[in-house]
Amino acid sequence: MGDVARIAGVSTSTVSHVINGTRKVDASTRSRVEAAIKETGYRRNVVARSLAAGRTHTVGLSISALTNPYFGSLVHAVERALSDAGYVLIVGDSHDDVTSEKRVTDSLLDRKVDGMIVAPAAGSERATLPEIRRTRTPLVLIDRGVDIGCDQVGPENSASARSLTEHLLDLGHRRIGVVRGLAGISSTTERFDGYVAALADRGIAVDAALVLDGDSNTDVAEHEVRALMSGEDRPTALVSLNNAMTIGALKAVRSLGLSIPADVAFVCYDDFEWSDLFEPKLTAAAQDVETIGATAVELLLRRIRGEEATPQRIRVPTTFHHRNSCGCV
Amino acid sequence: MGDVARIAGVSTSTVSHVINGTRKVDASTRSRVEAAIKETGYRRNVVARSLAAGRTHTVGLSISALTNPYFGSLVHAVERALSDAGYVLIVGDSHDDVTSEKRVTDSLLDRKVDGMIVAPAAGSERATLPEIRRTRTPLVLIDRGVDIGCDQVGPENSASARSLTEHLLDLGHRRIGVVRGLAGISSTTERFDGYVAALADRGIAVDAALVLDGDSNTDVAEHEVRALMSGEDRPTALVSLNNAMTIGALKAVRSLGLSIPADVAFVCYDDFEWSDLFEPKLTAAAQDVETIGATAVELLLRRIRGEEATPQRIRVPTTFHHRNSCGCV
DNA sequence: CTGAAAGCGCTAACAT
DNA sequence: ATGTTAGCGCTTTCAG
Repeated sequence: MGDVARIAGVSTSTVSHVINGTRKVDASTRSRVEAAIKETGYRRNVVARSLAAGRTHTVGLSISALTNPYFGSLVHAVERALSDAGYVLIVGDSHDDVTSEKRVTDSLLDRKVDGMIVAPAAGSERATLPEIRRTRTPLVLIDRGVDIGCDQVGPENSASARSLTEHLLDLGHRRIGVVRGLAGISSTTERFDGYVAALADRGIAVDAALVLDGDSNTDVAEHEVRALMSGEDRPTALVSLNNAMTIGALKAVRSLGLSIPADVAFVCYDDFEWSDLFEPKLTAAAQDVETIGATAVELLLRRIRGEEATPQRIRVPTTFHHRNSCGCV
Repeated sequence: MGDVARIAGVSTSTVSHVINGTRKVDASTRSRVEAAIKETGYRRNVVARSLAAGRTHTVGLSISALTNPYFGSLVHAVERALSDAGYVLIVGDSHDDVTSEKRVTDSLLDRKVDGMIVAPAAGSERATLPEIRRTRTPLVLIDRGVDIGCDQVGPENSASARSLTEHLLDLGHRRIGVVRGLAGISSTTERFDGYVAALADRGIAVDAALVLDGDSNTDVAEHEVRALMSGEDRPTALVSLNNAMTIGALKAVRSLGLSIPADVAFVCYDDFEWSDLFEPKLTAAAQDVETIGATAVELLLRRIRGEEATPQRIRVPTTFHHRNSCGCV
């Protein structure tokens, strides 16, 4: 920067101002500076800039499982929105485990990100979120909710799971199995509540034998569903509460030689990108990942700008995709 | 840091050294410093550290389409390898367009990343790569190759496409259509070369009417394939050269009421994560994305450490998944 | 084994 | 309209 200033015959201050457009500079001065920049091949140093200015124009994202295509789209949506606003994205994968999550968020904090978006792992409300709050770094939670006073955005859960279940009920099913995701996180609880509410509405008691815990792990789900579906008194329909559970359930059903929807009707929360090519085509409640990501960024930028407001929790509606695994028609 | 030093009764220099373990510190001094850190809730400032030390421990990744699940896995693999080595990942999406790519890589350069991994968009060898080289920032190209002297890693293309085609040839097919991806990038060219070589090997001339350009765009591929397959003299088999092409081709075939493999045999380059649930199950050449990502990071870290070596181009083998869309059995 | 101090490259008052 | 200069928070010789 000193070189540029010297060549252009101005001070570094002026160079800084033409680069950032932070104050009026005479057209001729500006062009001399620009010429000098071109001549020297100068590149500004954002690290130094961040240190001097106290802002990094950087946002951190802690995601629980980058492998999951669902989160892949989320990263994409977030990156896009941030980049439009002149921010860059630093990503870290927490592997859905508090220890890794702590490592990721600490690193983000050390790097003085201007804000943070986190898809909390189970238990992070004690291990990692408090420290983030302490540093007063703007924070928005995504995907799963946690009881801590900050902005959150996630998919609508209970009503969606409820309509999925009701659809089965409307078709006459009375013994409906359910495969839950990871215990202890809000999305699992809320979706299950939706299932329970739908049954309650028709005066049907929840049969514990039909409630499976898939732990958000495909293999576990497959195993559980196989056990349930190979029993004598198997349900006539199944509702799966997230995409990993769906994969497991589908594998189990297929391995038992049962057919969907003939032998068992099936509906699920979460859609698949190429579900057109699946067999059977799944009737599902699809999350609007784009909107979730964009909304999270919007809320975050608002906080970064210093806007005060009481924390809000936004639930983005899902879309019901009626296809043929439910056995209608 | 000054506070910590004061409380511990040492200099900031010593604080720095206990934090980084950069020199021997007396046990008692160290514990006093550690206590002071705990007491003040001090967090180091990596921005200042980067400025002073001249290294950011940051690596940039410019990816062409974060939405593509294939790239999602790549990001995951890269993040994992980097994080294991103590680096953080900054991602930018180039949307497969040089202008965006330039924006992304410039921003990465300004942030003084210690190294960069880029999945080049078509045309980046002129627009963006030279500038990266100029700054002498360690660089490794991923996915697609470009003729510039730097490390590169991507999937094996031609032999894989060749065996896919040969498989069809072995089954007796003689009129084999091919759907190519984006023109002008090495993967497209190489895969097509594999197709041509397989035919040439059996003395079959390439029939231009059977060569489709899908532009790496699902809709284009669908349209092209529909046109080809609704003609009188349609091919008896199809080879699709990347996953976007496959989706399009499959939709086209399905919409024409043709069945795979009865009416047309089908093989493709690129696998799908849940292909188990597809119908028909696709015979495909699967990329080893994990290895590609990990290898790229390994090469990059080597350069960052300053190891000299002539640039190498690594091609990670694909895996042939023999399923039923090819019509064997 | 520890401290002093000179930067790292830039921003933003404060001057002029 | 432009220049001067005091930091931003840390690392790292160089001394002791």
